[in-house]
Amino acid sequence: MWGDRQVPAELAAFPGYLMARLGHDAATRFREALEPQGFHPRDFGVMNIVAAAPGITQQQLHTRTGIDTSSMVAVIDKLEGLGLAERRPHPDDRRVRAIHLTPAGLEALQLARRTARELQHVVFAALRPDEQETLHRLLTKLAAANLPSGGPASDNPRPSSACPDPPTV
Amino acid sequence: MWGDRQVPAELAAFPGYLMARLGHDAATRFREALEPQGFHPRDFGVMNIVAAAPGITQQQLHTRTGIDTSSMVAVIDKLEGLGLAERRPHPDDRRVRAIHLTPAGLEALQLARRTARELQHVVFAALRPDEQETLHRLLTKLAAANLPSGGPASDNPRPSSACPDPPTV
DNA sequence: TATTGTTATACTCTATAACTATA
DNA sequence: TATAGTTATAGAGTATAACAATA
Repeated sequence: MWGDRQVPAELAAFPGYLMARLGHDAATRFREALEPQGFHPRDFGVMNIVAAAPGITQQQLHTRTGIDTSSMVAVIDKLEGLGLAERRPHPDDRRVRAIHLTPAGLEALQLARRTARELQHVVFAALRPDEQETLHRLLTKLAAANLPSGGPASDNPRPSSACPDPPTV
Repeated sequence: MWGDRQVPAELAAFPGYLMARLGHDAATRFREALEPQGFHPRDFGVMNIVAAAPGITQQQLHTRTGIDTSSMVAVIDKLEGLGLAERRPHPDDRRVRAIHLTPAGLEALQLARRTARELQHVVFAALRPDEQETLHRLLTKLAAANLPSGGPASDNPRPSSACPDPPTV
């Protein structure tokens, strides 16, 4: 929406505008940083969730991510085509595919997470460490109040712990 | 991109993700708040800039906003159709149209600004006043470092001051 | 020959609807 | 009859390319 255009001084006075601009900028840079690895941010989000809940179904992924079921097909197709994820038959319901990450998928996920951490290091470099902490705290507070914050388990297939590399930054 | 879905706990640890989500949320709510007045956020941005620089050309608006010239035609068409803006012949170059807000346009802009201020009151309500101030300061600092911050006059046709209602929040 | 504004077209992204196979 | 996954189609939004008038 905004290209890499100037911030009109008339609008910079609106913190909501600044947040939208900065958020869009962060998302764009993340998308570009992930591109060499062949990933879309959407793939990254899905892989994170699958890693935390192996065997999750596409329907549940749809619920968790908001990605349309028809689009989810394409995401899983892509990951499966790259050998990073696989559809396994569901033991109880032959309509359902249980999604799992392959070892290669976990490895790719860890690499992508490192990319994400490194990018954030750059994006927030202008702030001192204590300022970064403050910002994160305020954003978390805002998210808790404004966004439907779901823990990782609202309709979790199993309370797994197969996430070997929790994002720490 | 994100609908009004839950924030996956695995991603909430990334401040960049939080910022993108919150920014998108703020932009969506602003778009919805502006809808009853018949405006798109794009219209709001253009009107703000025109108010600050009456007589600006569509090319310059394109440079300032990043909105494609072909899309800009539609924006000005719409504002002109609503009687909020007008294309005036440029004194020096007959190819150029000088864009101005009509009195009705200024009035509509002030109403939209009030809507923006009221929305921000809601969006940031979870933060104490001092926290809001801190957040704005940090966002401003980030914007200065990460975004090509342009004052209102980079290729300004005239250093006007026809902005009767500077956004103070 | 280059530029402003305009129009028409193409492209990208996503949602909608329809289909199958199961339940 | 309802649901999981898939496929095909349509829609919104935006950029691209061609055009006319003017410089």
